[in-house]
Amino acid sequence: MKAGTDLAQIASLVGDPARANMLAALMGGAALTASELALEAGVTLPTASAHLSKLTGGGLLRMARQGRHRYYALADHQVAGMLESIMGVAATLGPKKVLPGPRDNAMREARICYDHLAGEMGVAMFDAFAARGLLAVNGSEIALTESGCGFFEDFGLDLAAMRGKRRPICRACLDWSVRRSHLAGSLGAALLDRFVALNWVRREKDSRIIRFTPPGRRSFALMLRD
Amino acid sequence: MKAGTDLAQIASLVGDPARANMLAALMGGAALTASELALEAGVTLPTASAHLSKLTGGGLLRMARQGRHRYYALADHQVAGMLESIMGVAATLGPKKVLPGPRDNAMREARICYDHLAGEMGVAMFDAFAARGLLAVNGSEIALTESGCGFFEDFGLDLAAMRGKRRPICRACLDWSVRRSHLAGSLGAALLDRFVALNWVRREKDSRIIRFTPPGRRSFALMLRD
DNA sequence: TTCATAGTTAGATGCTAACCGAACTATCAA
DNA sequence: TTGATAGTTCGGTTAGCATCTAACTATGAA
Repeated sequence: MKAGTDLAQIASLVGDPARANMLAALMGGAALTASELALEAGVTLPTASAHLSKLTGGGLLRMARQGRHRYYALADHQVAGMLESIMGVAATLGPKKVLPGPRDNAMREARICYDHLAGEMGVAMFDAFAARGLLAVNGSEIALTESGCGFFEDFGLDLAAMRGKRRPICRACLDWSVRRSHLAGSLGAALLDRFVALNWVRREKDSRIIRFTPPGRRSFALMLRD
Repeated sequence: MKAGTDLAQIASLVGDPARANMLAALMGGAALTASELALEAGVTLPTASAHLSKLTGGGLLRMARQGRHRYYALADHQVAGMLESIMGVAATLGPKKVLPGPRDNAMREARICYDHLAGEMGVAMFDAFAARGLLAVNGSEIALTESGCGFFEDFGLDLAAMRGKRRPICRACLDWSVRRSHLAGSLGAALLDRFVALNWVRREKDSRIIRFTPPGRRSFALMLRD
């Protein structure tokens, strides 16, 4: 009985269409202002404000003031993971897909999950790193190996900076489309940043879709191979 | 905007206290009748009936008639996993725990997750199997190794029967208390059945808690070791 | 058949919560 | 100061939904 109460409390926060739209928008990883989220949810500012205070009060969001703006973001990875898992259920259950549609396919191939790469490309990357011994995978405990350290530093990542943070460097995140793990944690986030900086990928405006540029796709494949 | 709608639809199903209690009860793995679930949720039969038709209609539950009873169960593992992940968020967010409490600790040590063993003991078992090469773990893709086949058959499991079914033999399931993977799939379910048959463990009445008998605990530790 | 139990359907009720407009506060920019 | 933008708070309205009782259907047992 107690377990059900906790469950309902969190789920009902997500269960309102306006709030769900806000959360879905925040799955893009960027922090958004109250006004932007109001727009996203299709409600007026006062309504959005009420929703946002519920979400922050419930611990799903965190807020940072900046001047006269208030930026909202998902509280942590656990919340992002929960949302992904709900979306996963929704995706398999909603058999309303007459045909998948090109946007759907793009989402399956590569998308942003909070702040790291997910979808088939994300899973492929994770598998390749594991196979090459750059990551030591044991259950869902993942660690950087020595050769992994060298590889990622060569690739231009600042591992020292990551170690300073409280956030774990490596984490596994379960993919709703592929149902396999991909790489999250600060390493996952840094890799995606780097891909963007190298112009390998481009984020589609106002969506979670990530598109590989043609040269980016080649370089990415090369990186996984050798 | 579309993603949010799907999200809200599923989450709102879980977001009602009565329904959440039913789902929590079904996390125990057993199929329950409408009356039992009504009792569990603390509502009258008609109310429960309405909830149950929503849950089945929404794809979270499946129902089987049996004489004049109707047995309800979670639709699949994905739904169970989603519920676990919501519970995980609830557990870390709800800092209302003044002190953990003995029942809480028992849940953390060993509990049933749909139909297999979860909690610290579940994670320990998974790790031990992986370390001994009985399971080949690659990301969240898990396979039985040759030595694993021998081991589990010696332990009294009927692997041939499992292969016949559509359900995957091995699957990883993320643990909300320990945040590590443990073994799900038909192998995970069969192991738990076997533990019960061997009297190593006993399910606590009306809860998800699994208690190891003293000899069971010894035998279990031995099994992990050699 | 007749009775009992399991469950659904229908109808009525009442509460909660989402929503908006209007007024208020806070920050920035002249 | 004055004006503009960002956001919150307040009050009132509305709609949806969970809930119950009562009546109905279906299955099994005597």
